[in-house]
Amino acid sequence: MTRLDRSSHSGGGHAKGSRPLNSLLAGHRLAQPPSAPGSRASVQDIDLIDILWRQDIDLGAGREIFDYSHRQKEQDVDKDLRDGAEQDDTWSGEGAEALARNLLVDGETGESFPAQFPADISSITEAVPSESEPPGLQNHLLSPLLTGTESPFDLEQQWQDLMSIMEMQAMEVNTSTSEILYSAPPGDPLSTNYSLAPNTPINQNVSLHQASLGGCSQDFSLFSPEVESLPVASSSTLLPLVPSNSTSLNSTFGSTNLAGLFFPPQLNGSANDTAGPELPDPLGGLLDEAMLDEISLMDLAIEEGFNPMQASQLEEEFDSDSGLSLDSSHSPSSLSSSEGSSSSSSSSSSSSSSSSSSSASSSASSSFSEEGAVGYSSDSETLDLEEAEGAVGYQPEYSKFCRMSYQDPSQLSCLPYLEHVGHNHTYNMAPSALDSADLPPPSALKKGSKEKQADFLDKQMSRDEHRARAMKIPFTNDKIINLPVEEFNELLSKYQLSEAQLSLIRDIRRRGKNKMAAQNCRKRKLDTILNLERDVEDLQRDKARLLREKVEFLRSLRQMKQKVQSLYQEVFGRLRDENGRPYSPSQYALQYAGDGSVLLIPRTLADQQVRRQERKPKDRRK
DNA sequence: TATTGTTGTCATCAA
DNA sequence: GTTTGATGACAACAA
Repeated sequence: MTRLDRSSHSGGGHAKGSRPLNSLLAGHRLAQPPSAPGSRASVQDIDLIDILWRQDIDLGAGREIFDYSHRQKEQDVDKDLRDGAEQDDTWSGEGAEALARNLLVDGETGESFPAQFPADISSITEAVPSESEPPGLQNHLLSPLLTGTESPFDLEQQWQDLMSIMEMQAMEVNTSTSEILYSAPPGDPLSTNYSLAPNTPINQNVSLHQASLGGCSQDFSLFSPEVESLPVASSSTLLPLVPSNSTSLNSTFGSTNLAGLFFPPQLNGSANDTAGPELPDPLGGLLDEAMLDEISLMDLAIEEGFNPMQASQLEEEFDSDSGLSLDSSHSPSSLSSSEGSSSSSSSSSSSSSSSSSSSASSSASSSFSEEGAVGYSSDSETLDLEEAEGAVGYQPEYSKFCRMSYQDPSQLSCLPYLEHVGHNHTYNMAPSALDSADLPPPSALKKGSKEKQADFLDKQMSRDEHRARAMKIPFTNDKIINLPVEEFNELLSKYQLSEAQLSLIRDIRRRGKNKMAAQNCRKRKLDTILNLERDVEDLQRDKARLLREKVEFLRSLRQMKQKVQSLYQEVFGRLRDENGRPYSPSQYALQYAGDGSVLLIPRTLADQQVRRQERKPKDRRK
């Protein structure tokens, strides 16, 4: 008995209406543009969407409707509908903006690896030409070695990046110790990738004196100014890979001059000139670790739900998924925007309502209160008309008239309390619910039975309406609830009301306001949830983008390492000892010095250094 | 019939 | 002290 009006009013109508609302919002299907009001016979999604649109749109007019001083300024329903269309445009604009933002992200990942490293390719290129060579000639070294596979720009870029990496490593070695070289945080993609350097022997204190370059290689100054300051291990047999004073890189690496580039090494080890054609690959470890990194990345991606094989498609997936995500992401924004617009628009005109309600509440709450005020329109079907008719008893015909005409602006204009009803600012009443609830079935209309209408409207009344009717409250619940305090008290003073009536009126007012507050609270909570969902989607999108960038980084690094390997083999294969014989890959290895130079050192020494470098990260890990 | 979503209501707190 | 808004909790109802 506690819920007399459940089935007729709140339970039926609202429940039907609110379900689509939540399902639409939660299901991210709010992309439907507003359309004409749907059929009242069945609850179609399109109709619900339409009404939902209108509900959000209509937030612009709300509580101020109850302000008598501002009623003349009220906009008609058509204006609201136009605003609705504008709201739709706003929504679309936001969606387009989000799309553009996503697309921009896509564009960013096209070439994302750090291409702006200092374009210093002094490591090897300085080792080959004389220091007087103009920098532009450095490219000549690359061109014969790295042709065909990629565009010159990419190759040069990768070379620059690679050399920058090496130089960074060398700088770290020079400045502190080699331990610092691997001290980068593991999370850093660059440092993670570049920390593969342990396999790259960096020999800053090993001189190269067992190999020589023809003509000019004795002079370290030709190699690099820093080389002169390098501490030279007296016992080591090192051969500086000093560039000749040739005037071009092509001549430096040319087949004719290459034999004369190096002095014959005074190798104390047993050179195995009969070594296989395959050159030692000090960079093989780099490649392997790059592969491992990529594999680990893939593992990570798989663990985290991102398929690295599809990493490049993640953004597109997100964008394509934006069909849903955009909806969802825009739902809150649209709500917010509508609220913001409504609050802003109402804040200027809603002073009527009451100083307490309009001034004390924040913009958000004011918007909600407006909506809530309208949302309470379920109780507002009985209006001043009723009071004009004597107001003691409910007049079903008038109520019916009000219900039927709530969307007719012309009729609303003469019914101040109907205006907001006509605006249909209901928070949770679906169109079909409104239609079916507020409009008697056609059959009932045809029958024209006042009893049936009375029964129908009686079912539509809320519990408090029934109570008020039973207690013969001389004014509408809508007034009781929505009048400002002063006007409310003034209204009470006009009538001789019993204590029970006054108590009921206060309860009706309290419950009505609380009902609106609850609706606003729930809507706000829903908005908050949707905003959080949008934030999560944004973060997931960023994560996918970063993952894709990481994959791109690794791919570029792998390519660069492959280039370096080929270049290494190319350079090493062209080295000749004093007798014009090639160096044995099993006995010698090229090593990048800290200053960017390249040294030819015995492989045993190189292996020792490699092992030493490998031990240090492990020790650090311990 | 159980579950889930919606709505109204109450109690409470804060401004 | 009163009014009002916000919110958690609960119950009723509908799908």
